[in-house]
Amino acid sequence: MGRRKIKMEMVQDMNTRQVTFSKRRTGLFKKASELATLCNAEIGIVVFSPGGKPYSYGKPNLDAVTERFKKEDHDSDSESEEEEKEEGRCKSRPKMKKVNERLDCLNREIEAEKKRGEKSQAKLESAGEKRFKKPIEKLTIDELKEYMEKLEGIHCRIIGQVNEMQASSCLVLISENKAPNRMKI
Amino acid sequence: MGRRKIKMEMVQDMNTRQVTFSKRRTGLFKKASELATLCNAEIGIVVFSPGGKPYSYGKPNLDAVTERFKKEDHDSDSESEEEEKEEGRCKSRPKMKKVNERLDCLNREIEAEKKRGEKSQAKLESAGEKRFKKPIEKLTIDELKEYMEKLEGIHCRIIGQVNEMQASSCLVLISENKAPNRMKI
DNA sequence: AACTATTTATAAGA
DNA sequence: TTCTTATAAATAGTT
Repeated sequence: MGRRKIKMEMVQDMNTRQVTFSKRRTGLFKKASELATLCNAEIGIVVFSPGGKPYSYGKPNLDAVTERFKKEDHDSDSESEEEEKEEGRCKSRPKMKKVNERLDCLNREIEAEKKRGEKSQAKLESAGEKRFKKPIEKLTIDELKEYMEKLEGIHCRIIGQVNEMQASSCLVLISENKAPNRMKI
Repeated sequence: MGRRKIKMEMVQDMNTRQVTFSKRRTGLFKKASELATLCNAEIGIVVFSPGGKPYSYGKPNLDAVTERFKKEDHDSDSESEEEEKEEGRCKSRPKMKKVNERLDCLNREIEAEKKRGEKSQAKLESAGEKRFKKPIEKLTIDELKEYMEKLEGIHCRIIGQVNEMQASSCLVLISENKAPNRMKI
């Protein structure tokens, strides 16, 4: 998958191994994310780097998935067993601890922001559509006004968003140097 | 990665969704296997199909990985005085392990938002430049000023929005001893 | 299940 | 570490 094909064995050079781990862990988590999104599936991953550092990915969150797995999997290796050529046997019964509420809160918040951001982007593109189809000098005053109205709408909505975030999130308070109202065009 | 690019949203057709799940789960587990082999890493995955069936992968096995993860995570909620020695990772503080758990998931969301935000910014800046370089005969000075103000306003708000979102993730980023990357204005 | 046209991931290199 | 880029690998739509 790169400049050359590599042998499927432990990378010898420590540095290269670390780089490979980093890149591939990112790729793996992305794949997991896509699987979860495309198929509306729940998924949890735990992985230890060669240096022993723990990383994890979970959707909707690690605890929810592992708890569900623990509950449903009253033993048996139904078909949760994926035979791997080189390693990995799959037993079950992961027992994870309770949910960290603060982080779940953060997670929900990010999710919400993501959705709002998508909306915002869609609206922006919609508003800009007409604007960018014509050279600026060809825009009539009416068209310009219409465009401005759209901008205004987004403008208000964004202000509402910011206020909402400031009011709702204790996390925002933690970050002291927040977005100043700088502007530049 | 196929004949066509697909939108990253839940596949609507149930049949197709199941097929996609099957193909991608296989791919995911293969990636996990390669990561484990190449980097001598331990890894565990649990996933539920859209139909609710559990699948798992683990190296050396799920229990070993989850137990290790659980163990290292054991004192995250207590007031243990043990200091973490992991370099480059967060120091011992209550719930920090949990913070680490969500790092990658959250960072992915933030990164996505950041990119969207940059796109918006680029568009707006582009609009602003064009606006300045080309005369608009049909507009009065007052209308021009108003237009500019709207443009500047939304530009500023959007940048602010992105920074707010990043601010929300500040706690998480800090836990990794990283400074949050704020959008350049 | 297989088959490919394409899209993605990523090994090296910068 | 972050970004390119040439190439290997995964996979969406088909058969």
